Amino acid sequence: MKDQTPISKSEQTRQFIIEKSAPIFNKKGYAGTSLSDITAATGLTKGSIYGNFRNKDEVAVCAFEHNVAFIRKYLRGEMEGQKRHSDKLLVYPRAFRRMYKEMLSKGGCPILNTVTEADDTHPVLHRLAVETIQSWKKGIISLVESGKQAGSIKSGTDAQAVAEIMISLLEGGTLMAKATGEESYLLNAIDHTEHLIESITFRG
Amino acid sequence: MKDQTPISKSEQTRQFIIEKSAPIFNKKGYAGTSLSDITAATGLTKGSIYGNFRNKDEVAVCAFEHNVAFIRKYLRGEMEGQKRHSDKLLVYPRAFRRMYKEMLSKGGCPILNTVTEADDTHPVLHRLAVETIQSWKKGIISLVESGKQAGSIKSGTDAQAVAEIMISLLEGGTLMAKATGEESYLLNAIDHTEHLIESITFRG
DNA sequence: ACAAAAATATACCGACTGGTATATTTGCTT
DNA sequence: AAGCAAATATACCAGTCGGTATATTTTTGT
Repeated sequence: MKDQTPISKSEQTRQFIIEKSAPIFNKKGYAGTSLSDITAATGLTKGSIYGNFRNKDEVAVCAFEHNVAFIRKYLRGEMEGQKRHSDKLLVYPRAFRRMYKEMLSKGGCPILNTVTEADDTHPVLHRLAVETIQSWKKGIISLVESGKQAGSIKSGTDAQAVAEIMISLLEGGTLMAKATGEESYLLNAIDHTEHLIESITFRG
Repeated sequence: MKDQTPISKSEQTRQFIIEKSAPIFNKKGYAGTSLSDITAATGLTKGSIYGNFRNKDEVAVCAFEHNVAFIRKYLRGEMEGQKRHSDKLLVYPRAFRRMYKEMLSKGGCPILNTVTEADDTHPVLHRLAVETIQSWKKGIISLVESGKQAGSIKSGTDAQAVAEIMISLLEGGTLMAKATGEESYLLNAIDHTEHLIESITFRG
């Protein structure tokens, strides 16, 4: 009979706090988001926040994980629908093309935002964001390597270089688009990423 | 006999304050840099800072311009030494290759850092950083267009796309290298930028 | 060397920060 | 409906923030 109640009240408001504060942390950064920002967004008071979280750090970490989990889930779903390794690779730029409007309106890429701010100020968040990047990179590399084994990707391809260029390009494009307000930065970066992937695939 | 003294005392300490606080603003951001950070770095007191600057904003703006002027000067010098438009374009990635170590040790690219932080928090700095990016982009575009006129760059080239991809790639690579501590992100981005430039040039 | 002026230091202000101890309210179980 | 526990609100703390008015020191012109 354990865990019969699906969601306890506290777990519910905990999730509520995370959902409401996540976009704020993404827009204003960790240091830039104050407790009063959180209380204003949730309608709750400081006592309630600290009743559900140890401190501001914990809220920030949960908010970041919340933001990333959303993207991760989407990518995984799209990736499963593809069979060829090159098509799996193409999921990344295409995901950016589909989500960039929503992403920019929510304050931009959370990985990007977190990794830029939390350099010295917040080591825990920084490490978390870096791990997310490295996991993304490893995903691309193993995709390229598998493609080489399967013969769908050219054997001479430098997997690490491809991965790092893709990430730099997509994240750089997102950054510039958000900063300047010109979507074309990201759209051109996406197009170029797709060309890059095509240039390393064997056409059947 | 006016202006016989080359540098007034105040102008001297003004410059001193800018030089000392510029790397701090670049590392910790505008909001993250406090007056006490500035007084600690300069050895001066708050009264002295406010005797030479109206407020923290003015120090930050001067510090940013100081950081950018350094890079701009370097690029202009290198560019003058090249005659072919494609070689002028190659100055950008090569400048990154020469300066990235020093740049990363000083907290990363100031344009990048400023544009990421000062999104909502500090509109003046943000506008300044965006203008710097747009000026950079215009420089690349006019270089490509001139190259097309002169016949050294392929006529079908989309100048704006090339400019935006170059900027996204180089800035994205800088960002990722700083964030993860792996230089290869930037080095691969630089290599790829050079290949991109080569791919749009006519070989004689 | 002296006086005027410029530059720097001292001491303080109100506002806001993250955090906590305690009071109050809410919801669940019997 | 009562009582108990969980959840939320209130009121406060010390510290720091940017900024300022004033006192003191240093530089400058004669």
